[in-house]
This record gives sequence, structure tokens and C-alpha cells, in this order.
Amino acid sequence: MPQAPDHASEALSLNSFLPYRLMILADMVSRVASQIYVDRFDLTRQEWRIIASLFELGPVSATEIGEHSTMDKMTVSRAVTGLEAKGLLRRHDDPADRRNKILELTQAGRALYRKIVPLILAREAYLLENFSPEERASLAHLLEALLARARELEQRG
Amino acid sequence: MPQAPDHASEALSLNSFLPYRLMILADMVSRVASQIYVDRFDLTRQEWRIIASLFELGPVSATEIGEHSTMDKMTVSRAVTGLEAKGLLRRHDDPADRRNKILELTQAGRALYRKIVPLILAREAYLLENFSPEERASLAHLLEALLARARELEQRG
DNA sequence: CTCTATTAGTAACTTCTGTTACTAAACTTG
DNA sequence: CAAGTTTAGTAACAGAAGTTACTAATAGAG
Repeated sequence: MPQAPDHASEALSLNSFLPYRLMILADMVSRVASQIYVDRFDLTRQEWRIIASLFELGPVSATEIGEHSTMDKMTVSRAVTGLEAKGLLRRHDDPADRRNKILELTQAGRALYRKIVPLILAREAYLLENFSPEERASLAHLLEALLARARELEQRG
Repeated sequence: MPQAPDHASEALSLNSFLPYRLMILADMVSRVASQIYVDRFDLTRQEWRIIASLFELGPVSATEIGEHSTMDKMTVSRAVTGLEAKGLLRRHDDPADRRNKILELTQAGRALYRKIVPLILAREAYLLENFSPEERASLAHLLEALLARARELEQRG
């Protein structure tokens, strides 16, 4: 019976896959968040990640940013070029190792971060609005555990 | 004090953002899953999503696939071209509406799906290995709720 | 009917991303 | 300390993805 819908014969539905649901969810949440920094502040996703990492870490090398935000060095390099052109970030030589470029947010960069964060937090608050405190804690815990596990699995291949 | 690390003065850490954690997690889980169908079966992520959607839905139009998998129609069009070239999918005219192309997995397409699914499920099982049944249920429920909420938020802009 | 508006799908252009390979500066080891 | 190796960062090319605009078909209003 070649015309019968395939799902009839097998119980497995795509939507029950954890990876699939996570992918859709992450796409969606990422789009929801990026509406803020992309549409309203003209930053790429990568630029935003660098700003956020730099704000948290303070002045560090491009490589460290890459590790912190799981982006490869070329991606970081391009985003940094963009941020420098926008005056949000400064890059200067490391006297201790002249291969390094130390990255540092400018005043404008820090100000922009402070402007964007509350907007993203408001979205997050909306997403979680209907969740009880227990549910929020449980979500945070489960995601953390999944992350650790995925990290492990990825490294083996 | 311009040199002091910025995070010292503000409590907010990037890693505590739900969207950020979700993004990292989704990237990771997606990479873990894609190691299977990309590296071992030479499918793009989009091609795999279409195969999975088609298997679940049976023969439908490209537009329906797009809605089901949240991909835009150009993305679907390109991936379908690739799948057809690989002989995994057939495309024929809809007699009821000749603008439509009805998409349908070939025998080879269905066979490939059946080969890949257990491998992905094995990875999922590994990811969830340390979770109790309650935790799994709770995770499924929380993700579902988040998805619904994100969908809402996205539509408003 | 027939003229306009919508819809499905794709082509063509532009932009973004990934890869390879290069340059400059450190390390390392005999 | 000299010659080979590794590391940080970037340039340049190639392939992928997003955007706009076009074509063919249908639906809808008068």
C-alpha cells in the first residue's frame, strides 16, 4: 500500500524527538530574542554574543571570547571587525604576547549592553510568566544537566 | 575605574539568560544529532527535516512541509531539489491545483529514515540516561509549554 | 466571464558562513 | 640560540542561505 501515510504504520512521531523539539524551540526563542538586538539595534547574533561575553569577562583575547561563546575564531574575527566599525569595541595589542589582540567594550558598547539586557529579560519573563517558581527551578536544573551531557557526548564524536 | 571587570558591578551574568542557555544547548544538541545525518548519511539539516516531516505527514505540498517544519518556502525548495537528485523523494503535480507540487518519499527515502531514526533515538537516550522518569516527563512538559509561549510571542513581534 | 489579487514555487542576486591557507609571533628542543 | 612547531588572527575563495522579484496557476469581485 504505497499511498498509505507512513506514520500510520509506525508509532514514532517526529515531534516527540527531543532533538527536534529542542531545535524548533531554540530557533523560536532565538528569533524572539533576536528581534530585539537585530531588528532594533542592528547587531548580528554573533555581535551580540560577543558584547555579552565581553561584558561578563572584561577585556580578554579573541580566542577566549570564542571559547566562552562557542564560536570559532573566524566568526569572532568578523564580528569583532563589525563591532569595531560601530565604535562598540576597541582592540589593542597585548604587550605580553603580541600575537594577541585584547578586546574591550567601549563606553558605547557597555551602554548598549545595559540598554538591551532589560529588554531581553522582559521577554524571558514573559516566556516564563505562567511557570511556578518550582517549575522555573526545575527547568533551569534540567537544562543544565542536558547541557553537561551534550557537551560530553559531543566531545567523543 | 575603567579597567575593572564589568561583571563585578552588575549581578547579571550572560549564562543565566534562558535564551542564551537555550541557544547554546540547541546548538550542541543539534550538532550531536547532525553528526549522524550530516556526517554519516550526507544529508543537510534541512533535508533531514523534510524527510522526517514527510514521513510523518505522508505526501503533501511543499508549503505544508514548510509550515510543519518552520522553514521558509525557498529553503524547502532547495532542500527538495537536493533530495530529488539523491532519489530520496519524488515530486509530482497536484491534479486538483496545478500550482502545487506534491512531495512524497521514495522507497529509498523511507528506508533511510528508518535507518537514521534509531541512531538519533540512541543519542537521545544517552542524553537522558541519568534522568528519572519524573524528570523526563517534567522536561517534556516544560519544553512544550515554552514552545507554545514562544509561538505566541513571536507572532506579535 | 474578465480583470485584479493571491498563492505555489523557483530563479537570480546579494550577503553570510565555513574552509583553507597565509603571516607574524611565540614556544620547544636539541 | 637556531630550526622546526604551534598559536593568534586574518585574507581570500567557495559554497550556503536570505531576499527580491518573477512566472504560472487559481480564486474572487464586479
